Amino acid sequence: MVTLAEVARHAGVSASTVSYVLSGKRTISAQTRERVERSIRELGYHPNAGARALASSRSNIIALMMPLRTEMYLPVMMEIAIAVATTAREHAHDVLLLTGQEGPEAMRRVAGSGLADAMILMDVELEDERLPLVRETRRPAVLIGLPADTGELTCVDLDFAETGRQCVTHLAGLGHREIAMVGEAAAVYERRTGFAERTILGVRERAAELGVRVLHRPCEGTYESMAGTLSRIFDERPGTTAIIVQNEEVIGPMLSLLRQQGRAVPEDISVVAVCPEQVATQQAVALTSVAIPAFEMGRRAVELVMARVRAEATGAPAATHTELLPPTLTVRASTGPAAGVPVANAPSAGAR
Amino acid sequence: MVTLAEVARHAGVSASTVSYVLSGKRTISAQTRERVERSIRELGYHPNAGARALASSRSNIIALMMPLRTEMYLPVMMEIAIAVATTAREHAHDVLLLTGQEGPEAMRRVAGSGLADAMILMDVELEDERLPLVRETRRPAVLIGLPADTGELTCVDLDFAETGRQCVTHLAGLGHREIAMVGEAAAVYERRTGFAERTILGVRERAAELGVRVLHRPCEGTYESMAGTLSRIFDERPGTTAIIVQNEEVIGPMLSLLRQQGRAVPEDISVVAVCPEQVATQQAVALTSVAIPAFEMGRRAVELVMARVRAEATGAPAATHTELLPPTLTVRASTGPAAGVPVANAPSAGAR
DNA sequence: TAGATGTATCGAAGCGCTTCAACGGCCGGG
DNA sequence: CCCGGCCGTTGAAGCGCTTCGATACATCTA
Repeated sequence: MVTLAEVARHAGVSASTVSYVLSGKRTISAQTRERVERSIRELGYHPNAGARALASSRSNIIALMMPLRTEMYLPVMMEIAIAVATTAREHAHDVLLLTGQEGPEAMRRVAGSGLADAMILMDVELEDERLPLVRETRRPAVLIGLPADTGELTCVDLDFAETGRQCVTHLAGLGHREIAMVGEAAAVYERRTGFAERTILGVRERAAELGVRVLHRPCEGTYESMAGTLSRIFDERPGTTAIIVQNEEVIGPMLSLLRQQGRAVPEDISVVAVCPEQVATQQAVALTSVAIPAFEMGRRAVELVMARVRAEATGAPAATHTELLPPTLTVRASTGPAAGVPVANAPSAGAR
Repeated sequence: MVTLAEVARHAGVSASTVSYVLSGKRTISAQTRERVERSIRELGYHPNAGARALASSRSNIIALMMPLRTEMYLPVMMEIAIAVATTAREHAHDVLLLTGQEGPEAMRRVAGSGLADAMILMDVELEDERLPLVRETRRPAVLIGLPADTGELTCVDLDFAETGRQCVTHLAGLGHREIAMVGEAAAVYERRTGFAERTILGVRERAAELGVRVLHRPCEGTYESMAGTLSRIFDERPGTTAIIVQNEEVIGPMLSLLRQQGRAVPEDISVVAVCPEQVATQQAVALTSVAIPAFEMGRRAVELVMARVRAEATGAPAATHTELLPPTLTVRASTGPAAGVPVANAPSAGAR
């Protein structure tokens, strides 16, 4: 393995000069720089990560802590992970993948050993057991998801409350007065994962403002569960004319069931989904939806955490804050005027 | 940050003794060991990763290189990644997440810098551009997927050829003589990803042996594509009585479409899927399927790569080899006797 | 022209750990 | 009773890099 010393010898300069060429922390004459860079290329030199970490006490690694829950929708997690890894590389950092398996103890280990300079936590619950550790280890950290108390923390998430509001606004604008919401699995609510709660909160809030009735039902990720949920909804509220879904896994089954029951979308039932763009567009009926900007969330998390790492290095007072990405509702083919509403409320028009 | 030296002072021993307690590479009296361990606990000591890597030239990190292709089925990738991370921890290693973004150059960087001790490559193509680098950097590496030439390489994968054979055997046993295979997106075949090719090879081979006709059609991941594929299949081969699907994304749409067309599963059409267990069981009709053992693949990859790391440390001659996991076909509700075949071939019986 | 300033480079001191050679004490065998 | 061997422990030498003065020289100012 080529070392910095060998590069220095080859270029006829001292080791420190090579180091400064690499880091750019001191001015180096163009001539010397070029000579060193050529030597680096010719010898195929790669700085040793361990030595660098030891000397600089910076590992250039960001830890990404994933949940291990099976109820979470894996594609979104995956997309966030890919976004994190990709964006991290743009900041000359690598990503260490931590699973929930090891428990919160993993955070102590990684922070304590200096393995990672910073952490990004996914799937944060309202009362997350990792929060005390985040506050305790004074390393830069960013949460993807919103805990109950965001004091001293930096968080990124989609604005799910606003997402819920927009869904209701859109449907109410089309004349719907009885809306059902098919939510995540019951376990998600029990665990008090913020996003699910915030969505239904937003839905209820706007529904109250606009005089719309809402029925909320959680739903597991199976076909049977969806079938049961659907029949219960129409049993309890036969007048339901629109459904908001926030459970990617059962969107397909739901559309399939509605068709079987002879309920046309959007003529008899309007459907708004909260799901990744890809899921919305790949259904039999293109769904009006609010996209989950997974990539953007991962990217922003890295940018925020890198800002904090930089701030820490310069001793600046890293401001903590919460960043809620604004949701965007895209109208597609699955929503239309409520059955029995005068045609004046044209489907193409926006909110009333 | 607590250092080893501080632990040594606190325990009243030398630094090397603490190190040996940690590594177990020399005999330490029970008494001393306990004293040291208590100090470690009391001080909350975590060995510094960089220093350790520098001194031992082992980082205890495995790099996991993911593809960046959107056509790949993300949940499977994700499950493999989780399996890798989990298993790696059991071997006291961490996982570095590399995306295809950076290109094969990432391998050189990671190997050259000593950031990772070993690599696991996912989504390997038949003629993968990363293969030369794997052979060149003499670091332990394991591929998930099978390239055309496995010389000098260690690979893990499901035995897709056998998977294809088993699907045909099962269907032929039920009396089916005209089978259609709905495959992955055309791009997957163009890229020459091994698993898709090997499956259809296995299908064709067994079909030829058993005198079954096979029609193979790739299919994109959308509802429309599935609709088109299905109608083309029944146009060209109206006598088709069974379908093998190897494209997780469109399984839902396919079942939905079949129902719409009035084709009952399994009475009119039998369906065998090659997909994760979860996908097979969550459909409206539980699918007879060959599971994709994603977790097992990730786990085996780590075990093989760790064996090679250990072998390298002891100077043993690490044998390279290919490990094909045996597929298992699970009969569920989606396959039955071919229409028009005497009842003697009961659906519950295995292959004839 | 002496002194002040600035620029480009170098030398050396670590960073925290692993590991090797060496050492002292204890044992049993001759 | 002495010696060889073993066990448990230690000191010291790095691992390859960063970074802090210090140095040497060129440039500017009064």
